[in-house]
Amino acid sequence: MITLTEENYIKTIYHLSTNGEKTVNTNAIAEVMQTKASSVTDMIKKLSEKNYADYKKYQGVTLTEDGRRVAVNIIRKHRLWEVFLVEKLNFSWDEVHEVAEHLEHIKSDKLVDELDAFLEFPTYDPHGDPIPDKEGNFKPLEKIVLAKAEVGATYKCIGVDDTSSNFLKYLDSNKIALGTIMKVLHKEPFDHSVKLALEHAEIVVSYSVAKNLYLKKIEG
Amino acid sequence: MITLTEENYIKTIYHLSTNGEKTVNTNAIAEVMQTKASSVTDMIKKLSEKNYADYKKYQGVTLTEDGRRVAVNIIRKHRLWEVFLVEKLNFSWDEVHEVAEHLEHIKSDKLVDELDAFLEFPTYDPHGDPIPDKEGNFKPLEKIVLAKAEVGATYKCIGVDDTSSNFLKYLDSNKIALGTIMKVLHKEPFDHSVKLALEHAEIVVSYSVAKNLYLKKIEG
DNA sequence: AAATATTTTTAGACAACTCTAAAAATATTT
DNA sequence: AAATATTTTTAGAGTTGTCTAAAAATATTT
Ligand SMILES: [Mn+2]
Ligand SMILES: [Mn+2]
Ligand SMILES: [Mn+2]
Ligand SMILES: [Mn+2]
Repeated sequence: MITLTEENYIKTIYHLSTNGEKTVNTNAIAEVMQTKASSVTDMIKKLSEKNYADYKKYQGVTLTEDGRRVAVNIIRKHRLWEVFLVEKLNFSWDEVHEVAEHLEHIKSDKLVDELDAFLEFPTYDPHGDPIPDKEGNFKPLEKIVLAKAEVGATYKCIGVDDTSSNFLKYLDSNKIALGTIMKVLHKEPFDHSVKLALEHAEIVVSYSVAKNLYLKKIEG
Repeated sequence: MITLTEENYIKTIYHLSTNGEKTVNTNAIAEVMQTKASSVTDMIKKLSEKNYADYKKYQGVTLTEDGRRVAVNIIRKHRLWEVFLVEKLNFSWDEVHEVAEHLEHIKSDKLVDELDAFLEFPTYDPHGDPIPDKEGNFKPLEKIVLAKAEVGATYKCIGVDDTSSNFLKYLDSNKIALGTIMKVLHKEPFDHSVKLALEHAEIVVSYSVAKNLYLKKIEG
Protein backbone atom coordinates (compact mmCIF):
# COMPACT_ATOMS: atom_id res chain seq x y z
CA MET A 1 0.00 0.00 0.00
CA ILE A 2 1.26 3.41 -0.97
CA THR A 3 0.04 6.37 1.05
CA LEU A 4 -1.11 9.77 -0.23
CA THR A 5 1.90 11.42 1.39
CA GLU A 6 4.33 9.00 -0.23
CA GLU A 7 2.72 9.73 -3.60
CA ASN A 8 3.20 13.46 -3.14
CA TYR A 9 6.86 13.04 -2.22
CA ILE A 10 7.48 10.74 -5.20
CA LYS A 11 5.85 13.22 -7.56
CA THR A 12 7.94 16.07 -6.16
CA ILE A 13 11.17 14.10 -6.50
CA TYR A 14 10.23 13.25 -10.07
CA HIS A 15 9.60 16.89 -10.98
CA LEU A 16 12.78 18.12 -9.30
CA SER A 17 14.88 15.55 -11.12
CA THR A 18 13.57 16.21 -14.65
CA ASN A 19 12.44 12.63 -15.38
CA GLY A 20 13.45 10.89 -12.19
CA GLU A 21 17.12 10.53 -13.21
CA LYS A 22 19.03 13.41 -11.60
CA THR A 23 19.71 13.18 -7.86
CA VAL A 24 17.61 15.51 -5.76
CA ASN A 25 18.67 16.99 -2.45
CA THR A 26 16.76 17.16 0.79
CA ASN A 27 16.35 20.91 1.08
CA ALA A 28 14.90 21.24 -2.42
CA ILE A 29 12.20 18.70 -1.58
CA ALA A 30 11.52 20.38 1.75
CA GLU A 31 10.99 23.72 0.06
CA VAL A 32 8.56 22.43 -2.55
CA MET A 33 6.62 20.34 -0.04
CA GLN A 34 6.50 23.14 2.53
CA THR A 35 7.99 20.96 5.23
CA LYS A 36 11.25 20.57 7.17
CA ALA A 37 14.40 18.84 5.96
CA SER A 38 14.23 16.38 8.84
CA SER A 39 10.79 15.23 7.75
CA VAL A 40 12.09 14.77 4.23
CA THR A 41 14.95 12.58 5.47
CA ASP A 42 12.47 10.35 7.29
CA MET A 43 10.29 9.99 4.22
CA ILE A 44 13.22 9.36 1.88
CA LYS A 45 14.28 6.48 4.11
CA LYS A 46 10.81 5.05 3.91
CA LEU A 47 10.64 5.40 0.13
CA SER A 48 14.01 3.73 -0.06
CA GLU A 49 12.86 0.81 2.11
CA LYS A 50 9.80 0.41 -0.09
CA ASN A 51 12.00 0.46 -3.19
CA TYR A 52 10.59 3.60 -4.73
CA ALA A 53 13.88 5.48 -4.33
CA ASP A 54 17.62 4.94 -4.15
CA TYR A 55 19.22 6.80 -1.29
CA LYS A 56 22.67 7.11 0.18
CA LYS A 57 23.09 9.27 3.27
CA TYR A 58 24.11 12.85 2.46
CA GLN A 59 24.09 12.05 -1.29
CA GLY A 60 20.52 12.87 -2.28
CA VAL A 61 17.83 10.64 -3.84
CA THR A 62 16.86 9.29 -7.23
CA LEU A 63 13.72 7.36 -8.08
CA THR A 64 13.83 3.68 -8.93
CA GLU A 65 11.99 2.32 -11.94
CA ASP A 66 9.05 1.63 -9.60
CA GLY A 67 9.20 5.17 -8.28
CA ARG A 68 9.16 6.64 -11.77
CA ARG A 69 6.18 4.45 -12.68
CA VAL A 70 4.26 5.77 -9.68
CA ALA A 71 5.21 9.38 -10.45
CA VAL A 72 4.17 9.21 -14.10
CA ASN A 73 0.86 7.62 -13.17
CA ILE A 74 0.06 10.39 -10.69
CA ILE A 75 1.04 13.02 -13.24
CA ARG A 76 -1.20 11.32 -15.79
CA LYS A 77 -4.12 11.48 -13.37
CA HIS A 78 -3.38 15.07 -12.32
CA ARG A 79 -3.34 16.31 -15.91
CA LEU A 80 -6.40 14.33 -17.02
CA TRP A 81 -8.40 15.79 -14.15
CA GLU A 82 -7.17 19.27 -15.09
CA VAL A 83 -8.48 18.77 -18.62
CA PHE A 84 -11.79 17.55 -17.21
CA LEU A 85 -12.14 20.58 -14.96
CA VAL A 86 -11.42 23.06 -17.75
CA GLU A 87 -13.29 21.37 -20.60
CA LYS A 88 -16.33 20.06 -18.78
CA LEU A 89 -16.72 22.04 -15.55
CA ASN A 90 -15.87 25.60 -16.64
CA PHE A 91 -12.76 25.96 -14.50
CA SER A 92 -10.14 28.42 -15.74
CA TRP A 93 -6.54 27.29 -15.97
CA ASP A 94 -5.55 29.13 -12.80
CA GLU A 95 -8.21 27.32 -10.73
CA VAL A 96 -7.53 23.69 -11.57
CA HIS A 97 -4.25 22.94 -9.90
CA GLU A 98 -5.35 22.78 -6.26
CA VAL A 99 -8.31 20.48 -6.90
CA ALA A 100 -6.26 18.24 -9.23
CA GLU A 101 -3.72 17.95 -6.42
CA HIS A 102 -6.35 15.97 -4.52
CA LEU A 103 -8.11 14.18 -7.39
CA GLU A 104 -4.77 12.73 -8.56
CA HIS A 105 -4.75 10.40 -5.52
CA ILE A 106 -8.03 8.62 -6.25
CA LYS A 107 -7.11 5.00 -6.92
CA SER A 108 -9.15 3.32 -9.65
CA ASP A 109 -7.73 2.19 -12.96
CA LYS A 110 -11.17 2.04 -14.49
CA LEU A 111 -11.87 5.61 -13.40
CA VAL A 112 -8.70 6.94 -15.04
CA ASP A 113 -9.07 4.97 -18.25
CA GLU A 114 -12.72 5.87 -18.67
CA LEU A 115 -11.99 9.52 -17.90
CA ASP A 116 -9.25 9.43 -20.52
CA ALA A 117 -11.70 8.03 -23.08
CA PHE A 118 -14.45 10.46 -22.04
CA LEU A 119 -12.07 13.36 -22.69
CA GLU A 120 -11.11 11.75 -26.02
CA PHE A 121 -7.53 10.89 -25.05
CA PRO A 122 -6.10 14.38 -24.64
CA THR A 123 -2.32 14.68 -25.10
CA TYR A 124 -1.78 18.02 -23.37
CA ASP A 125 -3.20 19.53 -20.19
CA PRO A 126 -4.52 23.12 -19.85
CA HIS A 127 -0.99 24.37 -19.06
CA GLY A 128 0.49 22.78 -22.18
CA ASP A 129 2.11 19.89 -20.34
CA PRO A 130 2.00 16.45 -21.98
CA ILE A 131 -0.29 13.75 -20.55
CA PRO A 132 1.32 10.30 -20.22
CA ASP A 133 -0.70 7.47 -21.76
CA LYS A 134 -1.73 4.28 -19.96
CA GLU A 135 1.74 2.82 -20.42
CA GLY A 136 3.40 5.98 -19.14
CA ASN A 137 4.67 7.17 -22.51
CA PHE A 138 4.61 10.80 -23.57
CA LYS A 139 6.72 13.08 -25.74
CA PRO A 140 8.15 16.07 -23.91
CA LEU A 141 7.12 19.25 -25.69
CA GLU A 142 9.57 21.16 -27.86
CA LYS A 143 8.93 24.18 -25.72
CA ILE A 144 10.74 27.46 -26.35
CA VAL A 145 10.70 29.96 -23.55
CA LEU A 146 9.67 33.47 -24.66
CA ALA A 147 12.89 34.91 -23.23
CA LYS A 148 14.80 32.97 -25.87
CA ALA A 149 12.46 33.50 -28.81
CA GLU A 150 13.69 35.21 -32.00
CA VAL A 151 12.72 38.74 -32.93
CA GLY A 152 10.51 38.69 -36.01
CA ALA A 153 9.26 35.12 -35.58
CA THR A 154 5.67 34.10 -34.80
CA TYR A 155 4.78 31.69 -31.99
CA LYS A 156 1.84 29.97 -30.36
CA CYS A 157 1.50 29.92 -26.57
CA ILE A 158 1.58 26.30 -25.44
CA GLY A 159 2.33 26.48 -21.74
CA VAL A 160 3.69 28.15 -18.64
CA ASP A 161 6.42 27.33 -16.18
CA ASP A 162 5.06 29.16 -13.14
CA THR A 163 1.50 27.92 -12.57
CA SER A 164 0.74 30.27 -9.69
CA SER A 165 -2.67 31.83 -9.62
CA ASN A 166 -1.10 35.32 -9.79
CA PHE A 167 0.79 34.63 -12.98
CA LEU A 168 -2.14 32.96 -14.73
CA LYS A 169 -4.40 35.85 -13.80
CA TYR A 170 -1.83 38.28 -15.20
CA LEU A 171 -1.90 36.37 -18.48
CA ASP A 172 -5.69 36.36 -18.58
CA SER A 173 -5.82 40.12 -18.04
CA ASN A 174 -3.39 40.56 -20.94
CA LYS A 175 -5.45 38.30 -23.20
CA ILE A 176 -2.80 35.59 -23.31
CA ALA A 177 -4.06 32.04 -23.09
CA LEU A 178 -3.12 28.61 -24.42
CA GLY A 179 -3.20 28.83 -28.20
CA THR A 180 -2.69 32.61 -28.37
CA ILE A 181 -0.62 33.62 -31.41
CA MET A 182 2.08 36.26 -30.92
CA LYS A 183 4.90 37.83 -32.93
CA VAL A 184 8.07 38.95 -31.17
CA LEU A 185 8.67 42.60 -32.15
CA HIS A 186 11.57 43.64 -29.97
CA LYS A 187 13.76 42.44 -27.13
CA GLU A 188 15.06 45.26 -24.92
CA PRO A 189 18.73 44.62 -24.02
CA PHE A 190 18.57 46.85 -20.95
CA ASP A 191 16.01 44.92 -18.86
CA HIS A 192 15.30 41.95 -21.16
CA SER A 193 11.68 42.94 -21.53
CA VAL A 194 9.92 41.78 -24.72
CA LYS A 195 7.53 43.62 -27.03
CA LEU A 196 4.86 41.41 -28.54
CA ALA A 197 2.20 41.75 -31.21
CA LEU A 198 -0.98 39.94 -30.21
CA GLU A 199 -4.06 39.76 -32.40
CA HIS A 200 -5.61 43.03 -31.25
CA ALA A 201 -2.84 44.74 -29.33
CA GLU A 202 0.86 45.26 -28.83
CA ILE A 203 2.16 44.73 -25.32
CA VAL A 204 5.45 44.78 -23.47
CA VAL A 205 6.12 42.03 -20.94
CA SER A 206 8.87 41.94 -18.33
CA TYR A 207 11.72 39.44 -18.20
CA SER A 208 9.96 37.62 -15.32
CA VAL A 209 7.03 37.00 -17.62
CA ALA A 210 9.22 36.11 -20.62
CA LYS A 211 11.01 33.45 -18.58
CA ASN A 212 7.75 31.73 -17.67
CA LEU A 213 5.88 31.57 -20.96
CA TYR A 214 6.41 28.61 -23.30
CA LEU A 215 5.93 28.92 -27.04
CA LYS A 216 6.04 26.82 -30.18
CA LYS A 217 7.38 28.43 -33.32
CA ILE A 218 4.85 28.78 -36.12
CA GLU A 219 6.79 30.86 -38.68
CA GLY A 220 9.66 33.24 -39.11
CA MET B 1 -10.51 21.70 9.59
CA ILE B 2 -12.41 18.47 9.34
CA THR B 3 -10.50 15.31 8.52
CA LEU B 4 -11.45 12.57 6.09
CA THR B 5 -11.91 10.13 8.96
CA GLU B 6 -14.18 12.50 10.84
CA GLU B 7 -16.28 12.90 7.69
CA ASN B 8 -16.67 9.13 7.36
CA TYR B 9 -17.76 8.78 10.99
CA ILE B 10 -20.25 11.64 10.66
CA LYS B 11 -21.73 10.10 7.53
CA THR B 12 -22.04 6.72 9.23
CA ILE B 13 -23.75 8.21 12.28
CA TYR B 14 -26.14 10.06 9.98
CA HIS B 15 -27.09 6.91 8.10
CA LEU B 16 -27.51 4.84 11.25
CA SER B 17 -29.77 7.44 12.79
CA THR B 18 -32.17 7.89 9.83
CA ASN B 19 -31.70 11.64 9.45
CA GLY B 20 -29.33 12.40 12.27
CA GLU B 21 -32.02 12.42 14.95
CA LYS B 22 -32.06 8.98 16.60
CA THR B 23 -29.24 8.18 19.03
CA VAL B 24 -26.69 5.73 17.68
CA ASN B 25 -24.69 3.31 19.79
CA THR B 26 -20.97 2.64 19.69
CA ASN B 27 -21.05 -0.97 18.52
CA ALA B 28 -23.27 -0.19 15.55
CA ILE B 29 -20.80 2.42 14.33
CA ALA B 30 -17.87 0.07 14.93
CA GLU B 31 -19.50 -2.62 12.82
CA VAL B 32 -20.24 -0.36 9.85
CA MET B 33 -16.82 1.29 9.97
CA GLN B 34 -15.00 -2.03 10.38
CA THR B 35 -13.21 -0.85 13.49
CA LYS B 36 -13.23 -1.43 17.25
CA ALA B 37 -15.65 0.06 19.76
CA SER B 38 -12.78 1.72 21.62
CA SER B 39 -11.74 3.59 18.49
CA VAL B 40 -15.32 4.73 18.03
CA THR B 41 -15.46 6.09 21.58
CA ASP B 42 -12.31 8.13 20.93
CA MET B 43 -13.71 9.56 17.73
CA ILE B 44 -17.10 10.33 19.23
CA LYS B 45 -15.39 12.38 21.92
CA LYS B 46 -13.53 14.31 19.26
CA LEU B 47 -16.68 14.95 17.23
CA SER B 48 -18.37 16.11 20.39
CA GLU B 49 -15.54 18.53 21.21
CA LYS B 50 -15.72 19.91 17.68
CA ASN B 51 -19.48 20.32 18.03
CA TYR B 52 -20.48 17.90 15.31
CA ALA B 53 -22.12 15.53 17.79
CA ASP B 54 -23.86 15.45 21.16
CA TYR B 55 -22.57 12.73 23.40
CA LYS B 56 -23.17 11.52 26.93
CA LYS B 57 -21.09 8.63 28.20
CA TYR B 58 -22.80 5.26 27.75
CA GLN B 59 -25.82 6.98 26.16
CA GLY B 60 -24.91 6.96 22.47
CA VAL B 61 -24.51 9.90 20.02
CA THR B 62 -26.66 12.17 17.94
CA LEU B 63 -25.46 14.69 15.37
CA THR B 64 -25.72 18.40 16.00
CA GLU B 65 -27.11 20.75 13.35
CA ASP B 66 -23.50 21.25 12.19
CA GLY B 67 -22.95 17.50 12.04
CA ARG B 68 -26.08 16.96 9.97
CA ARG B 69 -24.99 19.72 7.59
CA VAL B 70 -21.64 18.00 7.07
CA ALA B 71 -23.29 14.60 6.59
CA VAL B 72 -25.79 15.82 4.01
CA ASN B 73 -23.04 17.59 2.07
CA ILE B 74 -20.94 14.44 1.88
CA ILE B 75 -23.95 12.41 0.83
CA ARG B 76 -24.68 15.02 -1.86
CA LYS B 77 -21.15 14.68 -3.19
CA HIS B 78 -21.17 10.88 -2.97
CA ARG B 79 -24.37 10.58 -4.98
CA LEU B 80 -23.43 13.20 -7.57
CA TRP B 81 -20.17 11.37 -8.24
CA GLU B 82 -22.11 8.10 -8.55
CA VAL B 83 -24.30 9.67 -11.22
CA PHE B 84 -21.21 10.96 -13.02
CA LEU B 85 -19.55 7.53 -12.99
CA VAL B 86 -22.63 5.76 -14.35
CA GLU B 87 -23.80 8.39 -16.86
CA LYS B 88 -20.47 9.61 -18.21
CA LEU B 89 -17.86 6.95 -17.48
CA ASN B 90 -19.74 3.71 -18.20
CA PHE B 91 -19.61 2.37 -14.67
CA SER B 92 -22.37 -0.05 -13.71
CA TRP B 93 -24.30 0.58 -10.51
CA ASP B 94 -22.44 -2.12 -8.63
CA GLU B 95 -19.04 -0.55 -9.38
CA VAL B 96 -19.59 3.04 -8.30
CA HIS B 97 -19.80 2.85 -4.54
CA GLU B 98 -16.14 2.24 -3.66
CA VAL B 99 -14.81 5.03 -5.87
CA ALA B 100 -17.50 7.47 -4.72
CA GLU B 101 -16.45 6.67 -1.16
CA HIS B 102 -13.18 8.47 -1.94
CA LEU B 103 -14.41 11.17 -4.34
CA GLU B 104 -16.93 12.36 -1.74
CA HIS B 105 -14.07 13.82 0.33
CA ILE B 106 -12.70 16.20 -2.32
CA LYS B 107 -13.24 19.68 -0.94
CA SER B 108 -14.22 22.27 -3.54
CA ASP B 109 -17.59 23.98 -3.65
CA LYS B 110 -17.03 25.02 -7.25
CA LEU B 111 -16.27 21.43 -8.21
CA VAL B 112 -19.49 20.11 -6.68
CA ASP B 113 -21.72 22.85 -8.03
CA GLU B 114 -20.28 22.62 -11.54
CA LEU B 115 -20.53 18.83 -11.47
CA ASP B 116 -24.16 19.19 -10.41
CA ALA B 117 -24.81 21.54 -13.36
CA PHE B 118 -22.84 19.34 -15.78
CA LEU B 119 -25.06 16.39 -14.82
CA GLU B 120 -28.13 18.64 -15.22
CA PHE B 121 -29.07 18.69 -11.54
CA PRO B 122 -29.98 15.04 -11.03
CA THR B 123 -32.39 14.32 -8.17
CA TYR B 124 -31.69 10.61 -7.73
CA ASP B 125 -28.50 8.56 -7.77
CA PRO B 126 -28.03 5.24 -9.61
CA HIS B 127 -29.41 3.34 -6.61
CA GLY B 128 -32.58 5.42 -6.48
CA ASP B 129 -31.48 7.48 -3.47
CA PRO B 130 -32.31 11.21 -3.48
CA ILE B 131 -29.51 13.75 -4.02
CA PRO B 132 -29.61 16.74 -1.62
CA ASP B 133 -29.43 20.13 -3.35
CA LYS B 134 -26.93 22.87 -2.52
CA GLU B 135 -28.94 23.87 0.54
CA GLY B 136 -29.19 20.28 1.75
CA ASN B 137 -32.86 19.80 0.86
CA PHE B 138 -34.22 16.60 -0.62
CA LYS B 139 -37.48 14.68 -0.50
CA PRO B 140 -37.18 11.13 0.74
CA LEU B 141 -38.57 8.72 -1.84
CA GLU B 142 -41.98 7.08 -1.49
CA LYS B 143 -40.31 3.73 -1.81
CA ILE B 144 -42.31 0.51 -1.55
CA VAL B 145 -40.33 -2.62 -0.84
CA LEU B 146 -41.16 -5.53 -3.18
CA ALA B 147 -41.93 -7.76 -0.21
CA LYS B 148 -44.91 -5.52 0.56
CA ALA B 149 -46.09 -4.92 -3.00
CA GLU B 150 -49.62 -5.92 -4.06
CA VAL B 151 -50.34 -8.91 -6.28
CA GLY B 152 -51.66 -7.71 -9.63
CA ALA B 153 -50.14 -4.24 -9.48
CA THR B 154 -47.37 -2.92 -11.77
CA TYR B 155 -44.25 -1.20 -10.43
CA LYS B 156 -41.06 0.47 -11.56
CA CYS B 157 -37.74 -0.41 -9.90
CA ILE B 158 -36.36 2.76 -8.29
CA GLY B 159 -33.73 1.52 -5.87
CA VAL B 160 -32.17 -1.09 -3.64
CA ASP B 161 -31.52 -1.38 0.06
CA ASP B 162 -28.51 -3.70 -0.03
CA THR B 163 -25.94 -2.13 -2.37
CA SER B 164 -23.46 -5.00 -2.16
CA SER B 165 -21.76 -6.00 -5.37
CA ASN B 166 -23.22 -9.51 -5.08
CA PHE B 167 -26.80 -8.31 -4.92
CA LEU B 168 -26.41 -5.82 -7.77
CA LYS B 169 -24.81 -8.49 -9.95
CA TYR B 170 -27.69 -10.82 -9.16
CA LEU B 171 -30.11 -8.15 -10.36
CA ASP B 172 -28.11 -7.54 -13.52
CA SER B 173 -28.10 -11.24 -14.37
CA ASN B 174 -31.88 -11.27 -13.94
CA LYS B 175 -32.29 -8.22 -16.16
CA ILE B 176 -33.48 -6.02 -13.32
CA ALA B 177 -32.12 -2.48 -13.31
CA LEU B 178 -33.26 0.98 -12.27
CA GLY B 179 -36.37 1.76 -14.30
CA THR B 180 -37.30 -1.88 -14.98
CA ILE B 181 -41.07 -2.37 -15.06
CA MET B 182 -42.51 -5.43 -13.31
CA LYS B 183 -45.92 -6.85 -12.44
CA VAL B 184 -46.38 -8.85 -9.27
CA LEU B 185 -48.01 -12.18 -10.24
CA HIS B 186 -47.94 -14.16 -7.03
CA LYS B 187 -46.64 -14.09 -3.48
CA GLU B 188 -45.93 -17.53 -2.07
CA PRO B 189 -47.12 -17.71 1.57
CA PHE B 190 -44.82 -20.63 2.39
CA ASP B 191 -41.40 -18.93 1.85
CA HIS B 192 -42.52 -15.39 0.92
CA SER B 193 -40.96 -15.67 -2.53
CA VAL B 194 -42.47 -13.48 -5.25
CA LYS B 195 -43.31 -14.29 -8.86
CA LEU B 196 -42.79 -11.38 -11.23
CA ALA B 197 -43.57 -10.61 -14.86
CA LEU B 198 -40.76 -8.66 -16.48
CA GLU B 199 -40.84 -7.45 -20.05
CA HIS B 200 -39.49 -10.62 -21.61
CA ALA B 201 -39.64 -13.19 -18.84
CA GLU B 202 -41.34 -14.37 -15.70
CA ILE B 203 -39.09 -14.98 -12.72
CA VAL B 204 -39.38 -15.99 -9.09
CA VAL B 205 -37.30 -14.14 -6.52
CA SER B 206 -36.64 -15.14 -2.93
CA TYR B 207 -37.78 -13.22 0.14
CA SER B 208 -34.19 -11.96 0.63
CA VAL B 209 -34.39 -10.31 -2.76
CA ALA B 210 -37.93 -9.01 -2.23
CA LYS B 211 -36.88 -7.29 0.98
CA ASN B 212 -34.09 -5.39 -0.79
CA LEU B 213 -35.76 -4.08 -3.92
CA TYR B 214 -37.56 -0.74 -3.88
CA LEU B 215 -40.42 0.02 -6.23
CA LYS B 216 -42.78 2.80 -7.17
CA LYS B 217 -46.34 1.86 -8.10
CA ILE B 218 -47.30 2.64 -11.69
CA GLU B 219 -50.75 1.03 -11.95
CA GLY B 220 -53.07 -1.58 -10.44
C1' DA C 1 -32.79 -7.76 43.92
C1' DA C 2 -28.85 -10.38 42.87
C1' DA C 3 -26.24 -12.65 39.45
C1' DT C 4 -24.82 -12.70 34.83
C1' DA C 5 -24.12 -10.99 30.26
C1' DT C 6 -23.39 -7.24 27.21
C1' DT C 7 -21.93 -2.74 26.00
C1' DT C 8 -19.00 1.02 26.56
C1' DT C 9 -15.09 3.39 28.27
C1' DT C 10 -10.28 3.84 29.95
C1' DA C 11 -5.35 2.86 30.02
C1' DG C 12 -1.46 2.08 27.59
C1' DA C 13 0.78 1.15 23.31
C1' DC C 14 1.82 1.47 18.23
C1' DA C 15 2.23 3.31 13.21
C1' DA C 16 2.46 7.32 10.13
C1' DC C 17 3.93 11.83 9.66
C1' DT C 18 5.38 15.94 11.56
C1' DC C 19 8.33 19.21 14.39
C1' DT C 20 12.56 21.47 17.11
C1' DA C 21 17.13 21.28 18.63
C1' DA C 22 21.49 19.33 18.38
C1' DA C 23 25.05 16.53 16.11
C1' DA C 24 27.44 14.96 12.00
C1' DA C 25 28.88 15.32 7.31
C1' DT C 26 29.94 17.97 3.35
C1' DA C 27 31.06 22.29 0.86
C1' DT C 28 33.14 26.76 0.65
C1' DT C 29 36.42 30.36 2.12
C1' DT C 30 40.45 31.96 3.62
C1' DA D 1 44.84 22.62 5.07
C1' DA D 2 42.30 24.84 8.52
C1' DA D 3 38.38 27.49 9.64
C1' DT D 4 33.77 28.52 8.65
C1' DA D 5 29.31 27.98 6.60
C1' DT D 6 25.79 25.05 4.79
C1' DT D 7 23.35 20.84 4.33
C1' DT D 8 21.74 16.69 6.12
C1' DT D 9 20.80 13.45 9.66
C1' DT D 10 19.62 11.92 14.40
C1' DA D 11 17.28 12.14 18.85
C1' DG D 12 13.32 12.94 21.13
C1' DA D 13 8.69 14.40 21.21
C1' DG D 14 3.67 15.65 19.55
C1' DT D 15 -0.72 14.53 16.82
C1' DT D 16 -4.12 11.53 14.64
C1' DG D 17 -6.17 7.38 14.46
C1' DT D 18 -5.81 2.70 15.51
C1' DC D 19 -5.43 -1.56 18.62
C1' DT D 20 -5.69 -4.98 22.95
C1' DA D 21 -6.76 -5.84 27.56
C1' DA D 22 -8.95 -4.56 31.60
C1' DA D 23 -12.34 -1.79 34.20
C1' DA D 24 -16.82 0.39 34.61
C1' DA D 25 -21.55 1.01 33.46
C1' DT D 26 -25.81 -0.69 31.77
C1' DA D 27 -29.07 -4.38 30.40
C1' DT D 28 -30.95 -8.94 30.93
C1' DT D 29 -31.92 -13.21 33.43
C1' DT D 30 -32.98 -15.72 37.15
MN1 LIG E 1 -1.30 15.66 -4.45
MN1 LIG F 1 -1.09 21.22 -15.27
MN1 LIG G 1 -15.72 8.03 2.39
MN1 LIG H 1 -25.75 5.40 -4.05
